[in-house]
Amino acid sequence: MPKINPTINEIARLAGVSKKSISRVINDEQGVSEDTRSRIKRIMEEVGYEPSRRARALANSRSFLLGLVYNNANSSYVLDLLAGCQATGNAQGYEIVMHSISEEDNVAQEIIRFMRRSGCDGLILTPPVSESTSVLAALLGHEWPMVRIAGDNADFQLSQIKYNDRTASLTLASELIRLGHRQIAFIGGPNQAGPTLRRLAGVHDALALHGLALGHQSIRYGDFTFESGREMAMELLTQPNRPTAIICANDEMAAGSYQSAATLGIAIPTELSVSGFDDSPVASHLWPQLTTVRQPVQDMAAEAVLQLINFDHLKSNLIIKQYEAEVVFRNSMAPPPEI
Amino acid sequence: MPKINPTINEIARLAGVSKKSISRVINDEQGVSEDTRSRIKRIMEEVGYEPSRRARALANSRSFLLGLVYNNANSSYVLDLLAGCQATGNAQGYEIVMHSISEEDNVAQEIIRFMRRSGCDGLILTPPVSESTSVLAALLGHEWPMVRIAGDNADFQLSQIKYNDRTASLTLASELIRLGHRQIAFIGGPNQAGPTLRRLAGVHDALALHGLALGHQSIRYGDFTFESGREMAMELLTQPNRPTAIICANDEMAAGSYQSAATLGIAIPTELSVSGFDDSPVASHLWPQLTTVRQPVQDMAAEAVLQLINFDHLKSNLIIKQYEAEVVFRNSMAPPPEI
DNA sequence: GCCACAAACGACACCGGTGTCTACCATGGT
DNA sequence: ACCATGGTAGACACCGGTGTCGTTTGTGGC
Repeated sequence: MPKINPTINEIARLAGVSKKSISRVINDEQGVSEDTRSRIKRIMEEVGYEPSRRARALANSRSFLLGLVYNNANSSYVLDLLAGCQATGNAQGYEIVMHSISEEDNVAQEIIRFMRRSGCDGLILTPPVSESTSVLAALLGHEWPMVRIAGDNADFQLSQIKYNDRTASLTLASELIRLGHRQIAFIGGPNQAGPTLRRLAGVHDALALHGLALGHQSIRYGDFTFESGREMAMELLTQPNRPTAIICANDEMAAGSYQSAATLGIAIPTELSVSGFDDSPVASHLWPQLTTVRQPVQDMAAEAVLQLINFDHLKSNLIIKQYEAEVVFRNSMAPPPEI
Repeated sequence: MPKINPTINEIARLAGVSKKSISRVINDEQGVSEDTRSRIKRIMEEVGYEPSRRARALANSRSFLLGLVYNNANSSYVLDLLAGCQATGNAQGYEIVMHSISEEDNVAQEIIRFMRRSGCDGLILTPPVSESTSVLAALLGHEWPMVRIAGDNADFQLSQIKYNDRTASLTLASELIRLGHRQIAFIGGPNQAGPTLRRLAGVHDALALHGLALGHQSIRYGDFTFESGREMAMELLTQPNRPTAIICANDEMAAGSYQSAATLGIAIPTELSVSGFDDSPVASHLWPQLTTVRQPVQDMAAEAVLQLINFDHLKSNLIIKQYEAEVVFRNSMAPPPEI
């Protein structure tokens, strides 16, 4: 029984009013008496009427669609973002259209094509695209509202929703120092990218507070993958003066470090402390469970959606909002072995 | 420079023809001479014209949106599905709207609301919703085309795109038997759910071929989470006659089993063989890397999209397509210890 | 009793495309 | 010279809502 959704005309006929009145009820506009309004509402209820999103989209010049683009390998992070967007968006009548970036180069072009084709009302950029200066530059000045999650470059007149990973990193490193570590290493992502720079800066901050420093032989750059973490940890741990602690810029690379440590027969946490970033599921699945940093992903996503929905084309909409991150202490950190 | 996209009327004016002719060019319909057609195309190119998706949606009574509903904790699986849908969908002018199911009960209601509100042209159901008889029953007979990925219930007049996990399970168990294992255990998901039944059946098949059987004390049911895998493995491994191999119905639970084994000081694979299902990232991150089953997720997603796009409301569209799964042998299986 | 005024509601055009029908023209066969 | 034919193109209604403006009705003040 292909039950067809009635149209506004049907309802108008049933209620014996003009379709404009129905429209007024749908949009909670004034200009309809309480009597008529409740009668119309009852009828809409009875026949299970839902206004056509297509027609509203055309008439309003809005699609009630929000685009979420991503090219992040951390799938749980992406889905967390989506969940946050969805919860907030749906409540306001919006749906979320996902787009994963497939092309290596021409990312901006691909995003522009996506936005034109999908007709989304707004765009949410997520890391690492949101950190890319070239992509941001190419995207700026287009017709749609845009917001970036993370993305540290203040040069752009573009809202950002970020969290304080530098401070989180500082907390992490301070704790290691407190435990007695002096040989601390760092494995970052690509060495020019924002998150890596900020998280490394946090480590530097902590060390500086104690008059310590991070030699360049203690810094390695991977690409946020498990494999790169494994490799970089292998390099660090086979050095003559091997570190007693490794701070990784994400959980995947921390997992890679675990594997290198296992290969080399180095026990965690007694012989090596490790920490990650993101609190992805893998952090709880490692053994021992990984100390990591949890960012308020869903809150940030919700904020992004609200900014887009309330975007005002006439005003400047530059809003920068920073959230605090939470360090989740688990079992991967301990005092260094006695010398 | 908020560059406004021109409308079909603009183009018609510029080309000195009626808008219907533009429409014909857009849709590659006949009825326009080659001359005019190329002239119009050139003009569209010049001004960067993109037909309004909103208007086409209204006129066609199609939104060119496809809904993908999920409530699966395996985020990489979900995003793989999305990637497959997106690649195929985009090529045909469709976009994918994701919806994660939030309510525990009333899943069907939530999906119906989502479909009505989003106005998607079709719906792709993924496991575990696609396996739920009650949800399927409530969803049947609605106005939109629908396809399920996995979902074993043949009672429904509803297309399914599945893969042969029973055979994969048989392969896995046979290999364990070949290696010499006689004490094989199985950790499934919820004990009534399709995937669990099929994968368990595959194990039974393999054992039966060798005149062996699986005692009920060797079967445990978790809920596909890491934690449940850990618990169930702990139960199995602390039995007096503990198994030398555990076949898990997904990778997460296999990871949980790894953790229990580590806790109990049982070495993998020398003292215990483990296998999983799904080939999720965690499978490669475990140490030793996990033998598991890879399903052709992207192909299945692509097939689902094609079925929806080519759906014909007049014909029966019952198509059942089964893919073969690939067993990925890694390092988590070995002969059992000498007795 | 008259006018001013606000509230309630409808008529109608419009958003930007598509489906249907008709008009026009060139061509070819007889 | 005539008509049938097919290819090209435009007019117009329509999809299902919303914006604008005009009309009707009821109310209050004087």
